This record gives sequence, structure tokens and C-alpha cells, in this order.
Amino acid sequence: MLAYAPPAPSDIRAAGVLPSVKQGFEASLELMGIKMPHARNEEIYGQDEPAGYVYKVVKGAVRTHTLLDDGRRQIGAFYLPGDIFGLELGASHRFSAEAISDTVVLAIKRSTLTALAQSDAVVARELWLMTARELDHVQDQMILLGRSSAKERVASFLIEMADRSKDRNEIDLPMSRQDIADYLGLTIETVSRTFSSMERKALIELPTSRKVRLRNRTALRCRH
Amino acid sequence: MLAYAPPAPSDIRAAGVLPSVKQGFEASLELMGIKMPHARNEEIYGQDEPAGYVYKVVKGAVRTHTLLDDGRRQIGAFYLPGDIFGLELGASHRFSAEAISDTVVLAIKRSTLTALAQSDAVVARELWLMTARELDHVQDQMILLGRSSAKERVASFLIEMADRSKDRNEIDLPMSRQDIADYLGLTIETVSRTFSSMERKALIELPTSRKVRLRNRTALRCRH
DNA sequence: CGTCATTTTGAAGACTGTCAACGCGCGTGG
DNA sequence: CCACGCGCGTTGACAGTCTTCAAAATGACG
Repeated sequence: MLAYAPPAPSDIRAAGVLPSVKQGFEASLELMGIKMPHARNEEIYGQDEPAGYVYKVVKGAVRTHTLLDDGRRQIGAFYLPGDIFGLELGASHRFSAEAISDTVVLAIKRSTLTALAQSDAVVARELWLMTARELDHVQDQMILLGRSSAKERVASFLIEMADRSKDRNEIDLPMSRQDIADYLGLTIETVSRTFSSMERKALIELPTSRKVRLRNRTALRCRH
Repeated sequence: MLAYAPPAPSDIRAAGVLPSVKQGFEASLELMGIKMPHARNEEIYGQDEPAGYVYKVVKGAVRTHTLLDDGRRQIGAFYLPGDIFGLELGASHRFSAEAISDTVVLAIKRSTLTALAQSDAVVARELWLMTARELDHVQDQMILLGRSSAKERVASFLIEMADRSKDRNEIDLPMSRQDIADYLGLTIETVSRTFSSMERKALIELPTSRKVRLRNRTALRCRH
């Protein structure tokens, strides 16, 4: 529900592509890319800018967002090391991308990939697969934003983040409360209050404001 | 190369020009598909069912949705004649699909398309493009659900529907208020009240509950 | 140790949801 | 032909959640 889980092996098999081929594709991405460092809060690309590159997070964290005319902000996704972002089929980016913390990304020329896809069905399918994963994620987010309470949104966010971290019960949040709020369609105050409430109920621990430990996953999952 | 093709597909592809190629692809879809009628509220496919077919609406209207455990429903999208739905990269459908009114859809075997895509880069790109268009729409929906008021949601829905109908200011809604509510993340009462309020402000006319005329697009668009 | 950004907490208010009743259109059957 | 039931839509009153506005607390950093 956050950015993308690493490609599930079953997807790869369903695609009729062997894991080794997939590894080969991801590996060749590394070779085609150029490492670019970005300071905290630095823009990687802007909304409506031409989409010349696809990116892979090497280190740090990235958020994508759109701004509405009156300043309201919706965050599209958070990307952690290993995640790919910025892949568009249209000419321009629909969201802006920024480094959340000091970040290194690998930038790969889009034209290189689309040229490859012209002659290589495996590459074409990989590109499609990336877009499809993005779609899955946004669909989950849509359900979350359309049909759940503040507590459910925060719980869902924490569980997803936990599942993506090494220790599946301890999270180091790279993003601020404001980022979380704009991701979940809430205000910063509601997010903060929900964190506090969860801590009082012993569902989580908050050693620091950026570190969360899950104490009761099942209770987190349930409604209310 | 698989022969899906009516007249000289290779020529069309060689031309490398988008509109004509696109027409060729869409036209060939028609030939590959089987027409299937579905009565009002009939299920076309269920959530988590294997995704064996891709569909194109010929007549009527279709909605996709997911149900949460406690009965809350989120509608993913509405599909009108000409729209394609049910294209998945994974093995199964993430949403259910149902006929809103009496509907005819064209069902195309997914395996046919993916086989074609193996050998034909243009087909591969078309499939990717369909997923990308779906992504665009869901991203818009995400912004809507995350960051806007009931009035903005209803206004956005009406403008979207109007732009899809023949007369861009007159809409025949195939779906119920409940469907609209579950699409916009609202309750049926809020949707109904918002319609009424817009009518009082002369933003719209409601000749019947299923027919809407836009009277002031610009006022509809603005915040509040 | 002071400053600034971030986070937390508090109180009041707005918006949407909930529950309930009523109205409307339409097909069925007496 | 009209009464009735039924699905759907509208309206009202009230409650609850989340937002807004405000201020205090915490933490990072020079």
C-alpha cells in the first residue's frame, strides 16, 4: 500500500519470465543508470516536467506529491531503497518527486528503456509490470482514502511501513508527520493524536517521534 | 508473428504512426472478442477470480468495486460504451465488475493479447498504455478522495461524466446515488443533499434524479 | 543555553455520517 | 382503474469524527 513491495516471485512466474531474467533486467538497470545525490527536501523532478528519466532509490527516501491550487497537498507514494519511481507513459510527470532525507537515486534514461522494449518483449513486459504495480498501490490507497477512518489509515500506514523494514516490528520513519498526514488525507494534528492514542492503548511504542515499534499487530488491523 | 490481423497489419505497424495503428489495434480487438450480454446488477467477474478475459463495453455501463469485510464498498471506476476494463497483469482481478444497467460487453481472451504482445511491440505498448490510463484515472481519484470536500467530489464527478457524454452539458446517469456515494467515498445522503444544494444554487438542473444538466461549469469547479 | 522546526495537546467548531421518516415513480394485482 | 408494495431518492434532526485555531512541549543544532 505504500510504494511497492519487491516483485513477488509468483508474479514473475505468472508473467512467464524466469527469476533470473528478471534479475538480469534489474541488474542491467544499474548499469544504465547514473547515481545522483539529492539533499533533504530537494526536488528530483517537478509536476508536468518532461519525463526523461526513470529512477531507482539507492539510499534515503523519496516522496511524490501534487499540489492543489490552494496549497492542499496529496502525497502519492513513499519510495525506499530498491523502489523504482518516475516511470510514465505520457510525456510528463503527473507528480513532483522530492528527497525526504539525503538521498541517492539512480537515474535511467527513459528513451533507453523504451528503445529496448521495442525489440525485447521481456523488457516491454517489465515496464508494463512496473506500471501495474504502481496501479495496484494506488488502488489500495484509493480504498484507504475513500472508506476508512483516521485510525484505520494510520494503522494501515504503520503496518505497511513495518512490513517494508528489516525488523518487521520496528520502523524508522524518514518522513514528517506532515508528510504522513498528506499521504493519508488527514491533518498533522489528527495523525499525531492517533499515534498518541495508539501508544496509550499499548498498540505501539514511540521511543522517539520518528521511531515506532508495533506491539499488537492484530489489534491494529481491526476496525475502529 | 500471430495473425490477429485483418488487412495488412504489418504495414500499419511499419507506418509507426499512432492514430492509425491505434485504430487498427482497437478494431482487431473487436474481431477477437465475443459479445456477452449481462442483465442489470449481474456480476461480470468477481474479486480474486482468475483474470482470463479483458472486456470492452459495447452497450450499457459497468462498475468495478471492492467490498471491505464489514460491508463498506469502494467503487473503482465506471465504464461506458467504448471503455475497456478488466485488464490485469496479475493472475486475478483486484475488483469485482457488475453491469449497472442491461449491458453488452465484448470479452477478449487475455492469453490472446499477451501472446500477441510477445511478438508485437505495438500490441505490447497498447497494453501498457491501457494500464497507464487506468493509473492516471485512479491517481486523480486518489487526490479527490484524499483532499476534497463533498461538494468538490460531486462537482468533479459531474464534470467527469459530462465530459464523457455526447452533449457535454447533459448527463444521463446510469448509476444510483448509492453507486455515486461509494465511488466518491461519501454516503448516499450526502450525495443527495449536495445535488439538491447545487440545484438550489442554479449550478445544475435535475429534470429527473438520473438526468443532470450543468448550468455553470466554472462555479462548479471552484472550491467549497 | 537559546532559537527554530517539529510534534503534541487542548478547546471549539464545521462537515459529514447516522438514524429516521417521508415522497416519488412504477409495476403488479385485485 | 386504483391500491399497494417496493426500490430509490430526498429531507430533517442529531451525533461523532475530524479540522481549525491556538498554545505548550520536545528536540535538534549552533
